[in-house]
Amino acid sequence: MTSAPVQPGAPPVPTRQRIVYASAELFGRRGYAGTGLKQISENAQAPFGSLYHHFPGGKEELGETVIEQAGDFFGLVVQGVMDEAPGIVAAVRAVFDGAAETVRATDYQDACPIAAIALEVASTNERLRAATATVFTSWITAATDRFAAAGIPHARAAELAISMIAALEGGFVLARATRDTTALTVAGGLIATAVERELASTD
Amino acid sequence: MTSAPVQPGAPPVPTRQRIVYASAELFGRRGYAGTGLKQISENAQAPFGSLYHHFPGGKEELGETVIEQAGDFFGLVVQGVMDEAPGIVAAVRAVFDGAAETVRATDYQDACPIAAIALEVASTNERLRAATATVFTSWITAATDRFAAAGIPHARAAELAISMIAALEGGFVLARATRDTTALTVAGGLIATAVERELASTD
DNA sequence: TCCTCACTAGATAGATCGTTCTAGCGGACC
DNA sequence: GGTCCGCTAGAACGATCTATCTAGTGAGGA
Repeated sequence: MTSAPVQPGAPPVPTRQRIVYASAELFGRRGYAGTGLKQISENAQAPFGSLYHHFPGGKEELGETVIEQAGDFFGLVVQGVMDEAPGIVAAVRAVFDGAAETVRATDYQDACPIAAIALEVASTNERLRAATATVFTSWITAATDRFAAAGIPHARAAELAISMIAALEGGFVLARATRDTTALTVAGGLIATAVERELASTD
Repeated sequence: MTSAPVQPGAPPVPTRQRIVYASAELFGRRGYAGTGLKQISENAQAPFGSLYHHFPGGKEELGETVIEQAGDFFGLVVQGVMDEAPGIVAAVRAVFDGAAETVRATDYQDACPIAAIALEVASTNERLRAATATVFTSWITAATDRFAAAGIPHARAAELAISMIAALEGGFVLARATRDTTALTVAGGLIATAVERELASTD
């Protein structure tokens, strides 16, 4: 099955991709254990059998794929947002403000699927735990490089990058729980200020 | 059943409490949906029937109780840690260092059960979502009061408190995923520095 | 034309889920 | 001593879970 294109002339989204997209959304909203494969196949408008055709390793292989693809996707989104900002400090603010906007736009449903999976599988599934660790590490590395490129010493750049990802993920938790994006914007402001002060001190 | 006391002469832990403790631990490690009631009764060394005797509302009522009690418990633990520190800046550091120590001591299994539940139920269970929101709000209020008592203007104290809780929860996510407590100590250091600078500027 | 094979389609199995049910124990109170 | 009643104890139920299985479809190559 290759499903009708969303827009006339646009290429159809392959079944496998639809399964991954639907899984990422459901895992982020209901968690890994809280999402059934049947529900995934329904949301993806894919036959149940196709699920095990594309992912012979079952739910675990699907979960690993979701973590990897969502990790790459959100990493690129963040890079894009930062690229458009006029400077590194504004870029940090833009990431948190964009995250807040997304959370609000989806009625506090869609945040970071990686974190949702990570908390659940960290102690129960070594394969998936390692996949989430790889994603977080790659994000931190990318942010470190950006801060370093802006002139911050590498060791301090790494600390700021770690703090930024931690504040972002914690901000998602608070925002979804309280249905209020203040935590994201406030925490983002604090990280941005820290970066700003670091730049001022190394000038 | 009132089970033998852990230490001779010590009062036995009531069944209901054992159920709540076991649930908090399991929810924090495997998530809400990922934890079965049968497993809870086994870990609590309580008969299965007792579970529905003490919590007629089933898993949801149990979850709400766990959120409330764990919220109070960890709130008091943090207050105690901060009380023992020689100042507000050291207190912030002590909270993050203590969290890192706990996570490491439990082999990266026990972190914050509230966050684990919060991410899972935020979009699926309004009652439990509200319970997690109440806990986070009370933590933020308590931290705000402490910062304000140390001389920081209330509005800024609230921002620092929100950022601290966000960094703490995000630090838990990163620590458990990467099996490394660096994120907690680094993020804690950044928050402590922010508090320190705020105090210096308001002197 | 026929064969191949990637993929669709869904029934089915066995285990486990949350919940409900009845039965039994044992101390407190009349 | 007899009667409650809070609590223990676990069997049973229907639903749902992941995973496996067989059958069917349809485009592309020999």
